[in-house]
Amino acid sequence: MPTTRRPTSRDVAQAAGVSQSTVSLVLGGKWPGRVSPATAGAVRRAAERLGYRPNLAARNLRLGTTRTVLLVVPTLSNPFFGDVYTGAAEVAARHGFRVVVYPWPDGAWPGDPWSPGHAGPFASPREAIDGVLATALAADVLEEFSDTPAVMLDNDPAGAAPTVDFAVADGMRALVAHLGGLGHRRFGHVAAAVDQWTFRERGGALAAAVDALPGGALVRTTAAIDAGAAKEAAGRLLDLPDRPTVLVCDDDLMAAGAYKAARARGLDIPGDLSVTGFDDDVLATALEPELTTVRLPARRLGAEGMAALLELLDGRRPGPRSLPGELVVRASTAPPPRR
Amino acid sequence: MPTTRRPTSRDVAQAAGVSQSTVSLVLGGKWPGRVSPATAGAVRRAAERLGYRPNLAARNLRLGTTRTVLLVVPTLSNPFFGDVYTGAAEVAARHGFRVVVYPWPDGAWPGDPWSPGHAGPFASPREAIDGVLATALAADVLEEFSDTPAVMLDNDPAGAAPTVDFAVADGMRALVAHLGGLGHRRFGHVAAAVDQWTFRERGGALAAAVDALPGGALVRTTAAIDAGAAKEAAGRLLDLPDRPTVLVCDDDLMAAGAYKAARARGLDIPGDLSVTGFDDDVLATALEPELTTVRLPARRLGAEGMAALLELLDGRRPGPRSLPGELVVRASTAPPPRR
DNA sequence: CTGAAAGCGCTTACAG
DNA sequence: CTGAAAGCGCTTACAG
Repeated sequence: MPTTRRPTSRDVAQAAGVSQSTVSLVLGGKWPGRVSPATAGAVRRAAERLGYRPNLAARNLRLGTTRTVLLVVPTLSNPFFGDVYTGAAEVAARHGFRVVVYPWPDGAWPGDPWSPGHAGPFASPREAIDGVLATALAADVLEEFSDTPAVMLDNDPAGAAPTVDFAVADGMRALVAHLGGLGHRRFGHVAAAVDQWTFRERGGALAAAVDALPGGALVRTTAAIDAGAAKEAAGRLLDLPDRPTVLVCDDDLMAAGAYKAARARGLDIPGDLSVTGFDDDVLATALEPELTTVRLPARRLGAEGMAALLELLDGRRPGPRSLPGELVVRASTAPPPRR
Repeated sequence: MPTTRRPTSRDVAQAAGVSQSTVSLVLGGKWPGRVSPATAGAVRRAAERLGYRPNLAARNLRLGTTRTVLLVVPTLSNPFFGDVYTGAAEVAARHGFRVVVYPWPDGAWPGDPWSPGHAGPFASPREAIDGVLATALAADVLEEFSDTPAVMLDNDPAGAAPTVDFAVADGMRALVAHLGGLGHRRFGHVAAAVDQWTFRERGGALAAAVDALPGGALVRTTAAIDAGAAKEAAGRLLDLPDRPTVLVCDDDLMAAGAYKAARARGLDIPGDLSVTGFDDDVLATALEPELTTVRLPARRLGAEGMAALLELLDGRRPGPRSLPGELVVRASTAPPPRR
């Protein structure tokens, strides 16, 4: 009477008075037409009674698949990537896959696992995996996984791997249209000092859209994705002789920094200065005034990315997908001050 | 010539001109004294050349362990739990374990995977696992995993399972000492409407510490862990005839709500009202003024929790551990206004 | 409709 | 020092 051992399909078979292969057929859902309903029922009851859970290692070994996908993110300290994970893991779970997170350090994000004060780097993922889902990476990183089917998230669609992207350029254009409509002409860009497609794309779209605005002018500064660094960078723009009437920030957290720079100079938001973010994370509604931003559906990015990867693993070739970002107008934008 | 197949230890053996068991010995690090250094070197070179990665499924099947641990969290949209994961996964990786996240919905956190608008719940973790690391749970949830070794994180140390906790009561006492030293006597508690040990503990410690303060008085209100709900709840306290001079909030995000309630009433922080949080997440320094709070080392919680679970799986019985929270004094607290 | 058997890729006694 | 062999728990032809 095995009390300590985890029950196997063999135990279930014995309890149900059938063969192990019958158990496998029934629990695998392949029994109709091959096993009598009565037997199937008995098997299921026995499995339930014993609290049987299939050993995935055995299943995967037999099937020759690991059913494991690696999700490469810069950090999980940012809720954006937590949401990406959640979306990916949901879709994966429905297909019997699991998602292992590999925090790839790129130094650009707060909470980076290789940052100082950190206990030590993750071990490199030396296990065999079926595929890779990689977010927001420098291009060279992908080489590390070059022998594996991969889908890039929020990365250059011109690359070799299939991509699922946000339409960040559209989002930026919608933002400029909103701001232009309010009367803004002098734009400041508080850009993320991160060499990634998504940020290059935002910068390019912003520049083009402001250019297309009659009388539009743009000044630009860069900072790490961090409130303190963004505050300092935004301050440089605000100290300009002909300072911008709106600060467009590459990230909600950077917008929080811009708020602080404005307050330090006695500028009211949005009366004296409009500020916008990007992402729409919890921060956006935690700030005062609430932040006008572009919502990037992070969870959907993870979900669609996993769906694309599953297609790829299935031998199909997923086309590039683009997820719309939604302009969310809140209280941090208003017409520029009269002068 | 297998080009598409993943190389196995058998392929490495063939390439190195040795047997498969020798490869296993060498790559498993058990060769010294059993395999000649020259052979070991040849094996390693062959493995490297072929890009060999061990099949974990086969290894785990053979070893009779899944080397998988389930981390149960309410959400990953909160960076706190992202950090817990990171800490747990680091320690796990060093011991050849992997961590599968199971977002257990309890409805108390923003971004809850079962909240409306969500695509659907995760599949129940039906796979066999070695152990469970469970954070911030209602006690009844643990039953779901009752047949599995488990460590509770930030949960009641009086329970049956080993625990790793924050010394939240100490943290709260340090906070009250700081505030009492500034001269505060009328305290408002913006409490999380969540029935969990950690919040009961905070509430109890706050009440006791204020009680011990000569002339100390405490009013209390509850809200969901959400800026909007906290704003409303804080507002109720601020509209009291004899309103508190400080709002002690159970979470940084709730403190952001308190900021908004104060601003809506024209109250300056910290001139007219002091506000404190709990956690010290990114939000704390993104707010203006920066938030006085109690830092809870989330990553360490995950790391120590995993270490305890590993001990448990090793047959030892880990004692309860408690991680100190650190009072971080920033700009949101000051002496109460003179009246 | 049901069962006996092979085999996925490892680790580890065991034999030489 | 090295190799042949057993067996972990599954899935799936294959035979009855």
